[in-house]
Amino acid sequence: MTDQSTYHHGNLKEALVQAGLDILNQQGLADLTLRACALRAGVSHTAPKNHFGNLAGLMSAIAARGYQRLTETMQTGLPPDASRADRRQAAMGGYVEFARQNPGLFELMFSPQRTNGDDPDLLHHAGRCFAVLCDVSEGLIWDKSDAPDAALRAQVMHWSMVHGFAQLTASGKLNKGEMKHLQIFDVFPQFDYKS
Amino acid sequence: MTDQSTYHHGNLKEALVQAGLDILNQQGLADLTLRACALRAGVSHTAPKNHFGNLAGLMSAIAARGYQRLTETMQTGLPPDASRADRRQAAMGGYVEFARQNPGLFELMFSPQRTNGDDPDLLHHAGRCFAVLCDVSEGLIWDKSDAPDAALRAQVMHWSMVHGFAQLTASGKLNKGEMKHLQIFDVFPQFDYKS
DNA sequence: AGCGTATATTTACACTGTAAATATTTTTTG
DNA sequence: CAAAAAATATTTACAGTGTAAATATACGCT
Repeated sequence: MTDQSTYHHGNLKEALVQAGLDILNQQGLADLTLRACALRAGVSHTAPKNHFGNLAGLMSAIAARGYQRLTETMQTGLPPDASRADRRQAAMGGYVEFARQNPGLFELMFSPQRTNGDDPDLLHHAGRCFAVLCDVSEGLIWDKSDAPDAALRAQVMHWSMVHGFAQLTASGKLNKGEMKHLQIFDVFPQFDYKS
Repeated sequence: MTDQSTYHHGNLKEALVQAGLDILNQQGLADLTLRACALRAGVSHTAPKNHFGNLAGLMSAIAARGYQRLTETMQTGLPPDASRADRRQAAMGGYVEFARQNPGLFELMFSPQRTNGDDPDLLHHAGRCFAVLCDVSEGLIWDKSDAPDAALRAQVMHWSMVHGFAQLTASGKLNKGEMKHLQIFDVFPQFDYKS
């Protein structure tokens, strides 16, 4: 059904998301418009409405795909039997590297303005992304208490840390002076672990 | 020179920034347009060009004012002789509360897409904001080493933490389940201090 | 007073997202 | 298999946006 000569595109939903990702890569967030995506997918500028409703719907789908890719990036380059510490290093490094290399997409993913915060697909993939960080933060000793929600607090702390560093880096706030050369592992060394 | 009957506005630069802040408060980031700011300030939609060049210039000025207010928010409600620990608590709490109460402005402030990252005023006020966080992080023991850049790394860690939590909160990523009720002080308890 | 400059307006234009009406294809149904 | 129904895409129209150019008005200075 991917015939090019048909009136119906056949796989327009996917093609539009892909077009959006390409535009983000090659041009930037400023050029990510509904019409530009449609043009790149070879359809009229009102065709996306059938699949995404409106601009925010398309943006949300692109952001959801972004979370999917971020999740993959956090898990690449790992031997199948990697330790949790190694997996955590990979996740943290991948998160920051993703933000650095995809600043437009990263900004879109965390822009409540442009996306629908209640989009089911977006929620799902963002949740899976967070789940990876939760997994690698298991056993982390953050505060020494054994309160029942200690694990949850460690997870939120871990995500906040990594995300904050990633966003400050990607948005250029840390590109001055000596801070420019700081890597995330310089700033966030190994944590203690529970025995 | 704030005469209303004059052809020249008299203080348009300030009026436009104020109009932008009002729009962000009362309507949201989606309605923050050049024309809307001009209308609210009572001038034609091309008047801002003389003072800010283009939309990005106006947005940068509004963002700069945002950093100014954020800095103030981090320092309010403090007795003149407050301890550094109290000042740090105030700064952290103020940062998060600011993001919660001004989500549109906060998103604008950290949006490289909409602002000019090299705007001198923006750089200055963002720097002053960061300086407050650096000040209250003084003496913080983050890693136990005494490497020469230990202080810098603690500062970057501290900003990343606070900013990450603030942005995840303001963007609704932490509004699910038990995380919803987490305050920043639950997640980031007191740090150790150097003797 | 007069001139240069700063500031503001008018007008025009290309681009954006959305809606309504229409056309085409696919799918369902009788 | 034919007809009806639904899904998908197009055309057209429109209000809104930022920007640029030409023009108008006020200010500041000598």
